[in-house]
Amino acid sequence: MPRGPKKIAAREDSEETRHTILRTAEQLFMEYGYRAVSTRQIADACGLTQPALYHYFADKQMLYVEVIKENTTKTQTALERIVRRNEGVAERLSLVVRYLHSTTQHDIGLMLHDIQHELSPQMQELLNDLFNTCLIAPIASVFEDGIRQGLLRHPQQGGLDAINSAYLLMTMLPKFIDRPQSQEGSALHSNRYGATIEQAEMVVQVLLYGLVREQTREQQIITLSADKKTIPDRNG
Amino acid sequence: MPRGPKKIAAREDSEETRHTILRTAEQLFMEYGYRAVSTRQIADACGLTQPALYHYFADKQMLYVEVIKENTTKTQTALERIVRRNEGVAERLSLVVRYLHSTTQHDIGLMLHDIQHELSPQMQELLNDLFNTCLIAPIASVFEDGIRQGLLRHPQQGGLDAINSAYLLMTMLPKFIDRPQSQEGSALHSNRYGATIEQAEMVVQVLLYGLVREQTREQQIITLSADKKTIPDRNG
DNA sequence: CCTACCGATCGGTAGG
DNA sequence: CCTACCGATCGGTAGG
Repeated sequence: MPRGPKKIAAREDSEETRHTILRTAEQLFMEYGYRAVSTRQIADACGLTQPALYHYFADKQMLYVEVIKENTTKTQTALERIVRRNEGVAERLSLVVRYLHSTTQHDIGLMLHDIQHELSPQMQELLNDLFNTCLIAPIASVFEDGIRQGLLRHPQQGGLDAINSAYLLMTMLPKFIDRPQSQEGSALHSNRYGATIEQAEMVVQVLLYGLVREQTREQQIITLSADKKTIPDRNG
Repeated sequence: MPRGPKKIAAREDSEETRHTILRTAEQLFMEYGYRAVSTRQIADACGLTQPALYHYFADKQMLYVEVIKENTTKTQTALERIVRRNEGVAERLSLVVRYLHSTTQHDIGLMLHDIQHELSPQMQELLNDLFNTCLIAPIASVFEDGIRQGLLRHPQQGGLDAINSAYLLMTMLPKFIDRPQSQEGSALHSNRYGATIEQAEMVVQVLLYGLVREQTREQQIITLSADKKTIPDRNG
């Protein structure tokens, strides 16, 4: 019959194992996707047998849900700290992008695809709400500031609303960094760490200021407006 | 022993069936991903048994490769027609975005993920090259025009090079349209067709001009430059 | 283009 | 936390 100390030791061991499973599952799910990662892969990577996972999580889906829950909650904390800073919109967006890029938050599109296609409707709704509350809302609040300050175009004057801006930022994030490369040897992750901050900065630059040179900007807007019939009042 | 007419009829039937399989597989692969679509699903949707597929394609991977080959080649034709038009950079990019949005080219990220993670190295290289040649290159040539004309910022002066710009355009494309919605009834695909062109236009607007209001743009660039130490010479 | 069937692997359970 | 095992499904083959 196990008593006090043994019980405590077992409990500590269990929580540590649970945490190991969560971290391992996060890495695998985020890289390969829900369906492509088997419960046996996760267990092997943790040094466990596959049935052992079911002591800690009800099933594969709930393990995935817990992974996303932990991830988004942790990210929310970091984002809200950045958002509350006493700095400009551009500076805070830069910090947001750098933070998101530094985490294993790699392919947001893969995560959203899994949520929409591989989970039960109840879990879909739960994780969608979590995604919107923990990730989109904090980022959108920065864009909201920008719109309120008159820095960003107002949605009713040809601008993009804060929530769509936040989505756009997240989708722009990892993609043109992780894009396929014509293989030139075995150095797959070669220039990934040097240019990282520069590329993160570029995302914010493009999102805020676009690709157009400053001098030609006004004339371009007029040109496109003739085709589009929007943004007519620049001094309204 | 079957003779002339019968043989011809069988051949026509075969090509039609092959085409049906390709179209069906494309829809399923592009929506759910390579791994999530079984060969039996594809066969069922075509009104065939699963082993019948293997008369037309060597295996599942080759079917996927043929789907991508057909898709990218068709898209290349359309893109190159747009690119050759006698119109401005912004107008041609608008046409590109509208075309890509109109096709089932939905989740480019899913496609790239499947190519990188689910196929053999040989097929990876083949499809990566195809992707770059058929999709990225034509779009990049428009950005190249913009840079050459002095319309877009030069890569060495804080701008983004043409190829990265093309990637960025493709990643911005479908995402903030297909984003998860808080379910409000069963009308899932509700406002998708009315606002389509407007949203496509918005992608080009943001990509070229960013989110910042015109009046405040110059001062913002100066603000960020102080933090970043780039784009110092606006009249260079 | 079908029926019948294969080995491998999947998520999950029984029982200790 | 393990061994042993389950039914279901996967991609693919044999043979006609």
